[in-house]
Amino acid sequence: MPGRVDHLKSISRERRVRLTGVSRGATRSGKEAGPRADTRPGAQRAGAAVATTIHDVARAAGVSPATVSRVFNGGRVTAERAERVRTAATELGFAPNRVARSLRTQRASVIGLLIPDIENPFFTAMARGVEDAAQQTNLSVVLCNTDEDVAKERRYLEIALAEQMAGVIVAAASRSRTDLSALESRKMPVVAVDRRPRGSTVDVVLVDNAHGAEEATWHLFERGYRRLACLTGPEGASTSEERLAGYRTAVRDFVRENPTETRAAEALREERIRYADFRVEGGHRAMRELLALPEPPDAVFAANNLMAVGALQALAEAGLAAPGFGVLSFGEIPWAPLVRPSLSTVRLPSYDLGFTAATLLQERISGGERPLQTVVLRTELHARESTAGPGA
Amino acid sequence: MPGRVDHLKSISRERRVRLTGVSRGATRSGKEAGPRADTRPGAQRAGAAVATTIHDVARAAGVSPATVSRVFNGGRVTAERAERVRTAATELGFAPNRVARSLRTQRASVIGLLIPDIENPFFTAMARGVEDAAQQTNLSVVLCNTDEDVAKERRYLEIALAEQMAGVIVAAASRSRTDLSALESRKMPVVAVDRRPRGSTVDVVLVDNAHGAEEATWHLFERGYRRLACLTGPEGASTSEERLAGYRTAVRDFVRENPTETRAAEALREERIRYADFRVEGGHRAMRELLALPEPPDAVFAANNLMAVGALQALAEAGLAAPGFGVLSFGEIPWAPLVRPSLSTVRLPSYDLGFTAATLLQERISGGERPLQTVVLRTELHARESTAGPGA
DNA sequence: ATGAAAGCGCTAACAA
DNA sequence: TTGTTAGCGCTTTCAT
Repeated sequence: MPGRVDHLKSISRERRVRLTGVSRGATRSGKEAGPRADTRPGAQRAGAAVATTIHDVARAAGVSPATVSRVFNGGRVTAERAERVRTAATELGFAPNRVARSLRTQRASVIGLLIPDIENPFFTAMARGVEDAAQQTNLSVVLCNTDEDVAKERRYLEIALAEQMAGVIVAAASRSRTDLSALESRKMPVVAVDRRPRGSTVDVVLVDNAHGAEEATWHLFERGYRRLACLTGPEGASTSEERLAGYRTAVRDFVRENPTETRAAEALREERIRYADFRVEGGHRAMRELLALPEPPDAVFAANNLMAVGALQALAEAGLAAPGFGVLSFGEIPWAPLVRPSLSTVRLPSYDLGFTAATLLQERISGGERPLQTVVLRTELHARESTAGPGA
Repeated sequence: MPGRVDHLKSISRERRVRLTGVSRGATRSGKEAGPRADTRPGAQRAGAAVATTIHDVARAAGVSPATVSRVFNGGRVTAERAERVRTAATELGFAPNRVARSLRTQRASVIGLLIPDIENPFFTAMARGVEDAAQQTNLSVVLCNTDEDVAKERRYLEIALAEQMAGVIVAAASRSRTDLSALESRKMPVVAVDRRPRGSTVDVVLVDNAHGAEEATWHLFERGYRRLACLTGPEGASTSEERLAGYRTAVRDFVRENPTETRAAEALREERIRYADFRVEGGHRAMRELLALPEPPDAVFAANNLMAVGALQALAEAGLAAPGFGVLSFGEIPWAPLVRPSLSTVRLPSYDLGFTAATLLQERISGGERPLQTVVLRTELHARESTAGPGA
């Protein structure tokens, strides 16, 4: 039976495919009659991967496919056979096909992480947190960059669903237009992070933006600045609004507690509050507008790191510099200590945001039926030179 | 037959599963005898996704599953039926199960991108390039952060293989220890980027490190610095070695062309060349050592951006500043213009690296049988204030 | 143009 | 403990 011997040794798909009709027919009892139609997938495409299957290993080790499966999944197999299977597997370079496994078990060991801007250090730090947490349960993380684009985000959400991922962590591209309903109706575990998508019932992990902004603004007053301005993000973005709210709260509190500081309240005026786009260029433009006011401010609270960078540029161009002009950034910048003068910042718990989100997600994946949760993490004020005070 | 009517309307897996034995038995001819063993996957796990299948849609639209498949894959179907299928699909919220499709067709529409450090702007820019190129062929990109860790990298490579991804782009965690042979033997399309893994036969896209470093070093001489030092990466890393080689070439050339500059050759001395780890902290330490030399240098060529940042810190601590002390960074820093004095850099073609790699990969995936290719992309010198010259 | 049926590689229920 | 078998959801051939 030379054909059969040849087949026993075959590893590559090319050869197996040609022989399948024979081998399967010979192996499976009760199906001697050839198949009515040949429905095998087409011939091996160029550039496609070729894999050894559980059947190849079984044959090589002289056991059944089920036994091979058990060896790889912690089933009960005698040591001797298990060993034989493992050797055969190594020899043939076998790795279980996760696609088949997922299809069969209806679950995957991959979670998706959707972030709006892969070049923003805030999100990359978050990604590390997610990864570290996921590692503990042997889940792998795949990162998808949605680029603040709701359409791109939708595509990735569809992929997550279609790929049957174990769950998804999403930093929404838009609070109102990000739509998680498809995932929810399919009962895919989801955790929203940094931004709470409107109208969705998922666990959420947030930054305490309002409190952080309040603390930051208060710090500017304490250091002696009196004519504050605020550079916030796009109107409608929750982070923008919350940070602005914190700014306002601090101003109001300061005015109430210091009735003699009559001009402090001007920080609430419309012209002192600029909505920009969370990007360097936007911060730059908005800062220029602030400086062009008849009564320009003496300090600025920038609601994110990139806009703070833009603001610094505008200041430098205008011949102004911190700390004479106070600058405080909401969100760390990696080389903050290098910028001269060094930049005071509100440090966001980006890593912990990711870590917490992944932990929640894993609870959901493993079937925790607890009620929906919202976790809010605190920020940390790092006062550096740029807010040393107008006289410093 | 009320049970059957009920079943026709059923959408959710929970209900279908319970009825499967009946429905399948009734639907499939010649299998009236009940199955010998019930081997259906276990009941719906908590926290797992629930999906509508092609069968649900088929039933709802009154067609066969094959027709539904054809509607979603551009097969020939009459307009009227196609329309019916599409409505039913939308109504049921159907999305094709990619896992099943992959299993059947033996190919996926996802490519993996493995990068060693997601927090390094160089790699994130590269990722964008990959994404933009992939978009053109409707491939999705999933990012895996290997964290410069060969073990982690191996895990992700196994996943790529096991998940039957269409291909992989890998910026190797180690030149010598990264092992692509498993992918190669399975004929999975692979493109290496930024670093050429030893002993693997794959397409490679590289930066012209030697040339860029040579140009940068030459620039330092031209600006009047004479006592150069080099801060390079880990020994054995190809990028480190190539950049160092470029540095050496430039020094030798300069010495040859300027025989009177007797001290320039000292730039080749062992104590002027420091191997660090491509990280901020390593650059910082190495720079301190350089400054502690009996005859310290007057300019430094840092072989990557993070080490340049560390070097700047060390300089500041020592009361030194550019351009009196020349600093040139191989690799852009996002806020380079903000750092005072602004930092001269060699801009790496990171985006194009990714774009090119993805383009090559797609050719391989679609079956291009062309010979192996190595593409080398050029750098660009951006002279700014930090290399204005020792007297500037 | 349409449907029936087989099978991608795996896991799990059951029988032995 | 081991093997047999069905089937996860899809695509694709063949027959109609």
